[in-house]
Amino acid sequence: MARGDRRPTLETVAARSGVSRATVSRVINDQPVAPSSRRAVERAIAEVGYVPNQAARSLVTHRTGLIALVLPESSTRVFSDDQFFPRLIQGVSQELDDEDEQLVLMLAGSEASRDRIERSAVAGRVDGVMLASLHGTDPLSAALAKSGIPVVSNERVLGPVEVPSVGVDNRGGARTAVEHLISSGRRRIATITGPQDMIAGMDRLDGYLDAVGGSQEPVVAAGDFTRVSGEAAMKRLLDEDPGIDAVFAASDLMAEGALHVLRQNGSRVPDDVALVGFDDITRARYTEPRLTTVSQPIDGIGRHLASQLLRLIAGEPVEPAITLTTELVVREST
Amino acid sequence: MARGDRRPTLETVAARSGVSRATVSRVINDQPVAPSSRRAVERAIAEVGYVPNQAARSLVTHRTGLIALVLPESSTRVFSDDQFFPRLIQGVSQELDDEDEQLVLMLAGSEASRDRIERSAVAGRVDGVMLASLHGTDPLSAALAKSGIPVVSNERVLGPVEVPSVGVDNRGGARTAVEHLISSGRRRIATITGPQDMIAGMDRLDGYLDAVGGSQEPVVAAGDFTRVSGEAAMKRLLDEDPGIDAVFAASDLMAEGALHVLRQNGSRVPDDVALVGFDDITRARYTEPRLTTVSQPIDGIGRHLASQLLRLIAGEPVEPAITLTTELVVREST
DNA sequence: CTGAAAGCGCTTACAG
DNA sequence: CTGAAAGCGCTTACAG
Repeated sequence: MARGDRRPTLETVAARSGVSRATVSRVINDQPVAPSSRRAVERAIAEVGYVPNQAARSLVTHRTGLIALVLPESSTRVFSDDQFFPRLIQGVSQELDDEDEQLVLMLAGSEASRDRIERSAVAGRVDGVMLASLHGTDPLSAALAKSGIPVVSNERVLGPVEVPSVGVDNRGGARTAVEHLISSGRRRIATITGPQDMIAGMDRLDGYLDAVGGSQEPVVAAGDFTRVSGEAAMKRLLDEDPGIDAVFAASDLMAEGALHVLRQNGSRVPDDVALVGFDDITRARYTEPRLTTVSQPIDGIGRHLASQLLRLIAGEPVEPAITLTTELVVREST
Repeated sequence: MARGDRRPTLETVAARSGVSRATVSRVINDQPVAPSSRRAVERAIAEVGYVPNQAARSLVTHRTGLIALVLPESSTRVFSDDQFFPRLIQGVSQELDDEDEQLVLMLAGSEASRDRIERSAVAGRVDGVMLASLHGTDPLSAALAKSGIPVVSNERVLGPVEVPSVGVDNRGGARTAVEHLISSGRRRIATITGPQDMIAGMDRLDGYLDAVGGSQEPVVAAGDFTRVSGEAAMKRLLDEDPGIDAVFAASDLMAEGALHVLRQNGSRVPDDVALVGFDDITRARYTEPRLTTVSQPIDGIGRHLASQLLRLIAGEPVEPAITLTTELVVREST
């Protein structure tokens, strides 16, 4: 940077290269400019180390170059060793990498931070918002949608507002998993559910119910996707119904918790009890025995979320809902 | 929002409440205003749903209310199931929660994204930057420091620039871990190292070397903190030196990988080989056997990083380096 | 292709 | 306590 305290501005560059500020601006924004002017401006920019002031730019363009991924979760789950969020972010990043948009992650655990984020978005601090892992009829989606800022969500949004969404076939995946248990001869299949205020939790339970259908009474224990909830649920199942010969857990983490309890209980997996998870986190290949699970393309969700949002920001039409497919990965636990 | 397409501005509120824009501004910024004016303004704000335009604000205040946490990592590690980053973020969030600053996470995996982030920061898009998990003499720290934007880093920064840092006593923690192995009778102790271009990797190796000292020849296998590198390193150790009776892995993930290989090899832990990790990730309590490890206060690092940066932004003096202590947690693997 | 000028929506001395 | 006015640093019609 040249001497002096102040950062150089358009004015600095214009003076130094002998053109008007408008011409400098055109060079920066890749608009038609005479080659000689362009060269002079580019040299001046390099010499003084000019970087455009983003606030000034945003003020007139109404664009910030920032896209927010908002996770309305208490830190408990975002920061559990669930791999959902990291993989989602990875997918989003891939899609954004070629764009001129910078991904910005915002955590909305507390009420205060939710307010702050809502105001941030409405204040035009970001060009658009991706919502992930909504619970129930989260007011955030409605508030943002109403404000007119582009919003997309993973999983369909409960409530009155229309927000374009990207999800996976939770119900079909769960059904396939349980059908696999049935077809391998299991007759007393329990499920450990995810939270029933989330689409993923609700749909995976529905898939289980679809599959067991008339063949047996449903055996259901509630969980919340975390490992500890899986442990607690498995203990309850063992107490209440020792005849269980298979468990479908709605997340791999819960399956891992269940596995832990089964081992302590002296039950062999899969000999005594078969076990299927959902997610296919990395660690599913490292449990003993390795976990059969329903693989979902989390990075694909991220990519689609980002591309849908970019379209929305560009004013292009988007599909109201995209559903990606899941795949049963059979390993050793069934 | 009132009818019309445009979002309301200060002007809108001023007109509606019968005061000047300056007075509205003062109300918004909690400056002295006559109670009656304040009431009128607040009512008008509520009625029209006014939210200040952040870009306009930043342009004059030179503050954005955004603080960046920059992770100069390929997604490989940030998104491994290492728990370092999530816990760091958690700590940072705690500290920032009461401030009027919004945390924004930026991933600098690719060269392109590093450039974008550097320009973002310099363009004044954020008030300050926290750097985490630097490798080698990362040019990003120098570039940011030179630009004059407030920067802090976790672990001390290699290279010519002075960046205030917050780290843990990696060396002391590693030394304690290995001394624990020695004092429990182990005589042939190997280490699986972290990357040697990172402070944490280098210092933990030094701690190991401190402890084994003259009592035995060092037995060193290189890793990079990931589980797969731990597996590979353990295989090499087993091949080259079957007499090993203990391993200090510089991360829990590598310890987990090592454990996997030891089990496949038929080695009992801790009977045949004792194993210590570093980090104390949640999962260290779920391995079979549960893992003895060096616990480090990752959320504490996050909190201190944030508070140091806030001081820097406020123009207050900060300590050049803060070092937090670690603690050996003895479980079943030793 | 280029420049002068207006304007984006705020904050902040400066007077009063 | 309050208002008129300048200014933050850009972009963008509008003329030429």
